[in-house]
Amino acid sequence: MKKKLSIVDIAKQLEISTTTVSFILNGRAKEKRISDELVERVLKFVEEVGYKPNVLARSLRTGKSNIIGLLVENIANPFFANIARRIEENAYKNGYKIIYSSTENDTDKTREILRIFRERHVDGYIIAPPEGIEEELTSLIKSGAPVVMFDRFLHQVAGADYVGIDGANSIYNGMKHLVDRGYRHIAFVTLDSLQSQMQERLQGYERAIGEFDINEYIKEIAYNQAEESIVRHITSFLKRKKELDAVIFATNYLGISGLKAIKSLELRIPDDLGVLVFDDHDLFELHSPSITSIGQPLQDISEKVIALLLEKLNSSPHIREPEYLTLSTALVIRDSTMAKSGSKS
Amino acid sequence: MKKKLSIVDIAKQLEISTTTVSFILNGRAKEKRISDELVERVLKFVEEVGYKPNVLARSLRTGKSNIIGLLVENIANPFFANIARRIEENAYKNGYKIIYSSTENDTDKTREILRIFRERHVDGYIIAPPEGIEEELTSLIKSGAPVVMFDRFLHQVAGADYVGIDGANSIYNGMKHLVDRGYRHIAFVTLDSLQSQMQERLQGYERAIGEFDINEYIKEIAYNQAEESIVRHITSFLKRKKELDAVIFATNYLGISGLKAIKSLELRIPDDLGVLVFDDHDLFELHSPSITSIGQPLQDISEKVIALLLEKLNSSPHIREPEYLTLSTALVIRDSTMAKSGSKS
DNA sequence: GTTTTTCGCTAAATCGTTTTAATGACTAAA
DNA sequence: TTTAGTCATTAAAACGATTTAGCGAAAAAC
Repeated sequence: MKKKLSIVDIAKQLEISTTTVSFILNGRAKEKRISDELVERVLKFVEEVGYKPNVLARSLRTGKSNIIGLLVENIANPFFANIARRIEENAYKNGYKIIYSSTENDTDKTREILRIFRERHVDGYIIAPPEGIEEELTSLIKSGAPVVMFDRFLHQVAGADYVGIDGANSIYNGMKHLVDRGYRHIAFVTLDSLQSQMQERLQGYERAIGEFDINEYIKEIAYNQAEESIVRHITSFLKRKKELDAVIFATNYLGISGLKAIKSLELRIPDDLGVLVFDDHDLFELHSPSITSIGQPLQDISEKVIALLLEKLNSSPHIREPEYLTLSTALVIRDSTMAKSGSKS
Repeated sequence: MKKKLSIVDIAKQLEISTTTVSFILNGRAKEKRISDELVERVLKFVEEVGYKPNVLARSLRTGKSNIIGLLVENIANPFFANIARRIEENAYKNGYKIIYSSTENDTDKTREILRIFRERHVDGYIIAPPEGIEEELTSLIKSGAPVVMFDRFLHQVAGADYVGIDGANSIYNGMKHLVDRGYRHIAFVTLDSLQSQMQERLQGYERAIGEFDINEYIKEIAYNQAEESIVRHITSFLKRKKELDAVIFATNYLGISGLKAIKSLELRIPDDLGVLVFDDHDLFELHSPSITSIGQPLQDISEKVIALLLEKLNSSPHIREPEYLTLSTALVIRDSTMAKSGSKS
C-alpha cells in the first residue's frame, strides 16, 4: 500500500523547502520569481509520483472547502432532481463538489442542515428556501457566504441572488389559453403555502379571474401530506364543485395527484374537465389524453444559478448588487385543454 | 461578528488544557477518569458559548470525514432519486452527510469521481457501478474503504457488499403473467449492456422463452442516446415485428420511450400490444390504460444499503465476509396486460 | 567602496483538532 | 521507608497544507 505522500515528502526528496513546492503547485511561481528550472523539476517530480495535495489540510488552512451546499425541497421531485443534476455537472466542471439535502419545506430541518453545512465550511449555498428561514440566511450572508436562491424568493433576505420564473404571467397565460378554448369555470388547485412562487402563481390566477370576469374556485392543499390524502382532498373538491369545466394544478405533484383523483371520479378529459399543470413531466406528455402544461426552462435556471454563485465565489470581497433573474416559461399545449372551441389548434 | 471559538479558547477560559476539553467532548471522560465536577463545568460552558468543533481540523487529524460518497447512474432517474433521498435521510440521522455524483455509466467519469471522493477522504462508498470500474473499486477496498454496491453487481470486486433485486425471477414472473394472459409473441427491449442487473433480466426472459416454448424477440438499445433516438429505435423495431403481441421493457426509461413509440404507431394497449415494464413509475399507474410493472422495494433497498455501510463504518478493522442481499420485487398488475384471456383477474 | 535592490528561496507560524506519553500527587502494598 | 499503583490532568507532537516575514548572495546604484 503506497502511503500517501505529503508535501513534506516531496520537499525532502527534492531537497528544497515545502514553501517552494507549495508556491509552485499553486501557480505562484512567477509571482515569487522561482526559477523556471526549479519549477519544471518540481512539476515533473510531482507528476511522476502522482502527488495530490490533501484537501482537508488545505481547507483547514485556507478556510475554503470547494464544496457547494445545495438545498432543494425534495430530491425525488423530478423538477429538483433535474436541476440538481445539471447544477452538479456544472459545479463539477469548475472544481466544486455538491453536498445536498432535502428540506421538505421544513424550517427546523432546514435550519439544522444550514448549521451542518456551515460547520463543514461549505463555500457557497444554493437554496430553494422554505418560509421562516430568513434570519438564518441573512446571518449567513452577513458572515460573508455567497447565497443564491432559486424557485422561490424571500423578500426579507438581502444580498442573495435569485433565479426564478415568472409564475404570475405563466399562470395568467394558461388561464387565457383555457378561456380562449371556451372554459369558464376554472379551478386553481394549489398549496396552502405563502412561498413566493406559489403566491405568484395564485396572483396570475386571480388577475385572470378579474380580467376575464369569471368565477373563482381555489382549493388549497396542505403540504407534507401523504399522497393518498392529497388525492382524497382533490377528489372531494372536484366532487363538490360540479360546475367546474377546467382545473389548473399549481405544481407537478399536485397535477399527478389531481389526475389520479380525476381518474377515480371517471371524469373525461378534456370533455368533462380541462386540465393544465404547472411544471412539465414525462407523464403529462404520455397521458391519454396528453396534458397541457407550463414547462420551466430547467437548463437555463441551472446555468444561471451556478453562474451567479461562481461569480460570487470568484470575487469574494467586492460585494456587487444582488441579481434577481426572472426567466419565462413555455406553455406546452396538449390535448387536455382541447374541449370547448376549435378542436384542432 | 462572533469569531468562531476554538477548543483552545475554551481551554484558556476555563484554565484547563485542551486535552481535557477534547476528552470530555468526545465522551472519553469516564475512560480518562476526569472528575464529574469538571466534566459538568466544561459541558455547561461549551453549551453556553455554543462552541462547535471544527470539522475540518478533526477530519485532518482523525482521517475521518463523516461523508459518504454516493454514485448513481443519474440522479434525475426517479429510481435513483428515490433511493438517494432515502439514503440521504438515513445517513443524516447517523451523523453522515452525502456527497453524490451521476456516473452516466461512463467509466472514465466514474474513475474521476472516485478519485475526487478519495481525495476528499470520503469515509464510505455507495455505488451503482458501471462496467469497467472493477480495478478501481478493488484498490479502494484494499485501501480499507467500505464499499457497498447496489442495483448491479461486479463479480470481480471482492469485499464489497451488495444489495440488489432478483431480476431474473422478476422478469420470469412477468413473462409467466403474460403467457397466462394468452400472449405468445413477447419481445424484450433492453440495453446493450453487460451490467449484471441487465443480464439477469435478460436471463429471466430467456428462461421463460425456453420453458414456455415461444419465440424470442430481443431488442438491445444503446445507452447514452438522446431520448428521441431511443424512441425511434423502438418504433422501428415494433414496426418491423408485426407479429408481436406484447413487450417487456427492461428499465423505466425504456418503458417511457416505449410508450411514446407505441403512441406514435397508434397501437392500442393491451389489444394490439400488451406492455409490462421493469421498475414502477407514477406514469405507469396513471397511463391509459395503466401499465403493469415490476416494482422495486425502494425503501428496503435503501435501508439495507445504508445499514450495511454503517455496519462496516462502525467496525472498521475487523473484516467480515461481504454480504450479498437479493430482495424480491412485486408484480403490479394493471390494465396493459389484460388482453387475451380472462378480462378480470 | 559602501549602501540599496533585486533575486531565489526558506524557516517557522498557523489553521483547530486528537492522541501519546508523561507528570506530580497521593494512596496502598511490601 | 521504599515501591508500586492509581488518579486527574496536561505538554507537546502530530495531521498536511498555506503564508508571512526574512535571509544571504549577487547585482545595481550612489
